[in-house]
Amino acid sequence: MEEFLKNLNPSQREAVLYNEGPSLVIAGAGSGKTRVLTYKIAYLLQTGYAPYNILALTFTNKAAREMKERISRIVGEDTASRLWMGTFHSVFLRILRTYADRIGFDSKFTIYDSADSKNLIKTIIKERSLDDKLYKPATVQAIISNAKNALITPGAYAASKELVEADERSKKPLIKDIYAEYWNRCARAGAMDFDDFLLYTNILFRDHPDVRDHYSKIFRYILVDEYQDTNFAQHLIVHQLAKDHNHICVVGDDAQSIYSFRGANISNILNLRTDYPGCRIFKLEQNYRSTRMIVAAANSLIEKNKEQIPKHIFSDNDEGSKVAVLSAYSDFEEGYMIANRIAEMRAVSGFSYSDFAILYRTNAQSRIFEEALRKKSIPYKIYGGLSFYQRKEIKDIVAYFRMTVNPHDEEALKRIINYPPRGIGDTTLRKIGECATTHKVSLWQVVSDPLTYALPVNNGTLDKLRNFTDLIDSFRESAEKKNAFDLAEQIIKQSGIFTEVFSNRNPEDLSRQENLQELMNGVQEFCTLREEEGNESVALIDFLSEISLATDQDNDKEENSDKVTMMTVHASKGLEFTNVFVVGLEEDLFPSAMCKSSEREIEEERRLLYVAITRAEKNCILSYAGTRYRNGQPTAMPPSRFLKDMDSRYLSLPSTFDGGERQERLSQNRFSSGNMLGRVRSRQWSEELSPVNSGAKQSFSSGSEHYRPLTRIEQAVSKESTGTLKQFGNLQVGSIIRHDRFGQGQVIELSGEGENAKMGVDFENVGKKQLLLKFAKFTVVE
DNA sequence: GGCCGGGGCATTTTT
DNA sequence: TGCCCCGGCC
Repeated sequence: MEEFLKNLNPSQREAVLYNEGPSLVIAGAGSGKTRVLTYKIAYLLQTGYAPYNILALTFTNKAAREMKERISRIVGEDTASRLWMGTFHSVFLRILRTYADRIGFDSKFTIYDSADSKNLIKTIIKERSLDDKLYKPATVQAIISNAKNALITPGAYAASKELVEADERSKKPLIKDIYAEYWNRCARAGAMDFDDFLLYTNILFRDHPDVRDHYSKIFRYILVDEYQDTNFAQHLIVHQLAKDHNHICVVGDDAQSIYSFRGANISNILNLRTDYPGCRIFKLEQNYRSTRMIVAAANSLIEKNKEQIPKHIFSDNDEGSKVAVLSAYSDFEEGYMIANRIAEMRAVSGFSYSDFAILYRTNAQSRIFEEALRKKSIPYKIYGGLSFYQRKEIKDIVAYFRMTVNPHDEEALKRIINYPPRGIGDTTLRKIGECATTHKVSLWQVVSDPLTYALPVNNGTLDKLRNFTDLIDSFRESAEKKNAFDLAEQIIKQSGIFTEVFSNRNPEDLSRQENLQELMNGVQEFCTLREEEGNESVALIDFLSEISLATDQDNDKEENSDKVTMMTVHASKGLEFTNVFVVGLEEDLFPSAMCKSSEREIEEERRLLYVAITRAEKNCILSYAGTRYRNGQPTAMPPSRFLKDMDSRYLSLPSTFDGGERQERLSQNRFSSGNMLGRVRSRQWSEELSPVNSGAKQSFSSGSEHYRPLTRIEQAVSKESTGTLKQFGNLQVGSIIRHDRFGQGQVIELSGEGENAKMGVDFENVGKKQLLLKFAKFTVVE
């Protein structure tokens, strides 16, 4: 252990060694936070704590897994596996299953993922014939989720004047009823959503002090990672468990709090001393990850936030180069610019593709980079998007699994009662739903006993329902005797899914077959692994629990090959890359248009950019585009205010950057057949082209974003042109033009007449393109 | 019940 | 622009 402590700097060591009372470790970006946590756990084990007396909570499976691995290396796998280490959700799911009966649930309750819960909310809204333009399922879902994270039950919600009035003001007075109905329906279905894990844990501890005492005694030392991201429900659970002994250490960085829209409350960390009097604070301020320039640039940005714990993040690494800011004319050009830059940096400096990450604010931005990288044959991987278990065919099969474990599961039943088709259509399903609501029972109760609940259907339908319930019952019987894999196999064969999926040979079915196979492999692997570990629970429910909590980030086992990483800034938290591109630094995108109403939200956006910049080890490059396709419309995008927040001493700004006037200047002297952005007078290209001011050229061709010399005119003419040198207005071969989408380029060919007049242009970043003059939106620069 | 086309709509999202 | 949802049609 002594040796390990040598690997720590003084403040890290202090934080590891202090365990007499509550402590807060403020860990700046790249300051060795995980190292402190792992060493601290190792140290606690050495000082006499048994592994099962230590609870270590993280937010992601990935973080939990990484920490477990690192601890294993110090204290051995055997000891490490006995620690209570996992995500909030996985640890408390385990506890909830154990004590489910205390809160009125069966221990085999279903887990509703967010799609399930959204569906149920949608159903409820429809059943009540409410306007789903006003009661948008996603919005209602968010409101309910926030309520749960603040520990507000439907009863408390309806009783809260504040909440009810807020809903009335937004013309949605019935939210409290939807919430109550949603709550009851989940209960009847024996289902919990993710927020329920935390809410019901709180209810369990509140109503059953013996359970709370039990765990409070088991967890003699509690560690929590990323504390700035905890919401009230999580904060309270931790406090309930820790308040008797106060052996708690929380780690976090208020500057990296970026999940407030999920209920994370930064004051949990800012006011920690209120809940834990005498709490000692340790600050880890040395950044080991990034160059000094990157740290300085990031600091100069985050300084602009008012609400934060004072700290001075510094780096002893190389100075490094300034944070480059690239200006692209359009989103399209931004893509090519960055693809070019990656190719160039790789060629010149010998980086591999995996040394690069492109971080963006919204997933929608990824498409354009995908295209650009693909055209340049640069391999990439995208994080985010649909996970394996969210695919339709997988969800269908999993729904059978869920029904087998818990037949009351409403969302699962709705999915499979007519899949594969067995003649139970929407009408019947609607009747079942109404009947269940009237009698306050689950759909399954109605389906399996239609006579008792007087379900108004004919005898044919009754037979069909009987066949369905018999099928499910047979699975449930097998569930008692079979392990997960054998059971899954039976379900797939007997449900008709196998025949359904494997009867066709078109490409779409082929991919469904592969996915089905993949799922079965997953079950198989799960069983083998568990059995090897000597774990007896290889029941289907354990597999279901595991996959409900799994996310896409977890399955990056596949090909760790050399690829550029693309993800949202949110998803990049906790990761690091040699070279980072943060793209789309424009007003209304980053900061997002939805987050501009209050200074608080702007501060969160600023923290988000801080997180993005501090992912970079060697080079950080920021970019913005002047116009961007948004909702199908080309839209003018002024550069982000955050670029001006940063100290320009640490930036290398494009010469065009002056943060405001730029847009104005560009819009002069351009020719456009369409109504671009409403700021340009519409003109036909065939109108006489007016002289172009030369000022614009200077501002475009200089600056650091210039990598590829323009093709020489002579060369272009001899190789590319058809021979006849044409001229349209002042547009001729050799002219430099600026295109709305493709950026700047040189005309290498002109052909056709009138309507069909075309030009070939070699664009700096985008390469060669043929454009119809009739449609092309461009300006002549020279 | 499945397929097509028009209209409405576009954040971030560890579990 | 592209996705999703709904209604109309076969």
